[in-house]
Amino acid sequence: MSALQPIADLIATSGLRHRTATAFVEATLRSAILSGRLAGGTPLRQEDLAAAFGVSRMPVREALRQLEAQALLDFVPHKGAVVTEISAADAADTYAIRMALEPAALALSIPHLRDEDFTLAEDLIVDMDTVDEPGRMGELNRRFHMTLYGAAGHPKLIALTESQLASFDRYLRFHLAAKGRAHMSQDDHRAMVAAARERDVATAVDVLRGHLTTAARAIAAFFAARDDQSSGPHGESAIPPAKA
Amino acid sequence: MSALQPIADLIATSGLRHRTATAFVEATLRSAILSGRLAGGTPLRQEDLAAAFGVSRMPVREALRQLEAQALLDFVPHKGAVVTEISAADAADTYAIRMALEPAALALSIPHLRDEDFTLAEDLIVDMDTVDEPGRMGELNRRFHMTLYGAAGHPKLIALTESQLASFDRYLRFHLAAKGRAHMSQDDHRAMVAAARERDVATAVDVLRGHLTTAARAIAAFFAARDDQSSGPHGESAIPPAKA
DNA sequence: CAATTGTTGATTGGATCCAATTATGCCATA
DNA sequence: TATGGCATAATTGGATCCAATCAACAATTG
Repeated sequence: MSALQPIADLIATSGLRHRTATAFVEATLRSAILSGRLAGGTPLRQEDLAAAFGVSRMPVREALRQLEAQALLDFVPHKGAVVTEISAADAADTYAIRMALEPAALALSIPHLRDEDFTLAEDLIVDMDTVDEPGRMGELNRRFHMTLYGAAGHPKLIALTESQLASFDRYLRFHLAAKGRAHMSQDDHRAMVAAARERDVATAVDVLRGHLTTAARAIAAFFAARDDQSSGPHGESAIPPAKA
Repeated sequence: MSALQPIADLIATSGLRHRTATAFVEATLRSAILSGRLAGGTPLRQEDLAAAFGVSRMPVREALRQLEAQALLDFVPHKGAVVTEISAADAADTYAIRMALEPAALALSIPHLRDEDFTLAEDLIVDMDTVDEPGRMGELNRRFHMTLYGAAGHPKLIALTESQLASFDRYLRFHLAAKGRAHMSQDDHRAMVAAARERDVATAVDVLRGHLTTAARAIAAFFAARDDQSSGPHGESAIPPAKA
C-alpha cells in the first residue's frame, strides 16, 4: 500500500471540487496533513501526487509551495516534499503561540460579541458533546474558539489565530487519546462563554489560559508516554489511528 | 516607466543569486514589497516579471504563490497578483499581533540570553544611531529585536515573530517620517537591554509594550494625516518616498 | 572482505506550448 | 451622442517536455 493511499481515499470520498486544480490539491493535502492521515516524515513525490489527483505535476508543485510557506512541508532536494515532523517540543511551541495570540484575540473580541455569537458558541459545545469523531471534533473546536474571537475586528490577528488553531488539529487526537476521549474540557468552554456573556474579560481570559495549559499538559503527557514506549519494539504504535 | 521599474533596479543592483530561480524571485519580490518599493495595489503580471528576471513564467508563478501564502499578494483572475494594500486598520492589526507575540517571546527568551547576545544587541543600537537609511534601518531594528527574542527556544514562535516583524517594515518608514527620523525610541531599546541583563522580565516586557504602543501611535498619527490630505489633490503625496 | 569509484536511475527545477476565460475597445444603432 | 453587443487581445491555469543534480547500487580492486 502506497504511503499516499490516504490521499487516494480522500480524493475519492470528497465530492468537493474547487475552481482551480491547485486549490483542490492544496486543500486536500492540508486536510490530510492536519488530520494526521499523512504522518510526519512522509515524503510526497510530485509525480505520484499528480497521478493520484489526476492532474499534471504543475498544480501539485504550486500547492506544495503554498504548504511549504505554511510550514507544513519541507522541500528536500531529490527526496520530495517531506511532511514536517511533530514532536513534544513542537507541541509546546504551538502552545506558546496559542497562549500568546488567543487571550489577546479574546480580550479584543468580547466587547463586540453579540447574542447570536453566544448562542452559536453554545450550540457548538452541544455538538462537541454529541460528536465523537476526531476529525469533526477538531473542526467544531476550532469553530467554537473562532466564534469567540471573531468579533475582535483585527482580521490578520484572527487569521493568524485560526491558522494556528488549525495546525493544532495535528495534536488534538493526541489530546483526546490522553484524556480518554472523555469530553475535552467542556467545562472550560462553558465557563468561557458564560464569562464572555457577562463581558468579564479578565475571567474569560483566565479560563482560556487554564484551558490551554490543561491541553498542553495532556499532550506533553502523551508524548512522554509515546517516547518511553518508542524505546520498545515499535514507537509508532502509541499514535492513535486517524480514522476517516 | 513601468510599474516594476523598481524591480529592475533591484535585480540590477543586488549581486545576490540564489540556488534556484524561484528563491531568487521570491526574495527579491518580498524585499521590494516589504520595503515599500512596490506600492499596495500594484498588479504584477507574470509575463512582465518573467521578462524582468530573465526567467520563464514558471518560477515566477511559484514565487507568487509563496508570497500569496504570506499574505503579501492577492491573486485576482486576469488582473495579476496585486500587492496587498496597507492601511491604518492594517497597521493596528499588525501591532495587535506584535503586542501579543513579542512580549511572550521576550519573557521566554530573557532567562536564556547570554553575554554575547547583550553585546550584539548593544552594537545594533549603535548601528541604528549611525545608519539613517530606511531600508537598512528596518533590518537593524529587526535584528535587534530578534536578538533579544532568539533564546526563547521555541523556533515556531520565533519564526512567526520574525515574519511579523518583517511585515512591519512596510510601516517603518511611516514611523520614521512621523517621528522626524529622530532616533526611533532608542531609549526604549537601551532600557530593554538593561532590563534583560538584570533578568528583570517584568520591566523588560513593560518597556517593550510601551515601545510598541509608541510606535503604533506614531503610525496611526501618520495615517490620519495622510487620510486628511488624501481628500485634497493627491492622496499619495503624503507617503514618504522609498529610496534605494 | 571491505572500501571506493563509476554508472544508472529517480526526482526535481525550469522552459515552452496549449486552452480557457475575461477585460477591453470598437462599431453599429437607437 | 449614448449605449449595447461583439470581436479581439491579454492574461492566467494547466500540460508536456527537457536539463541538471543527486542518491543508491553494483562492480572492482586493494
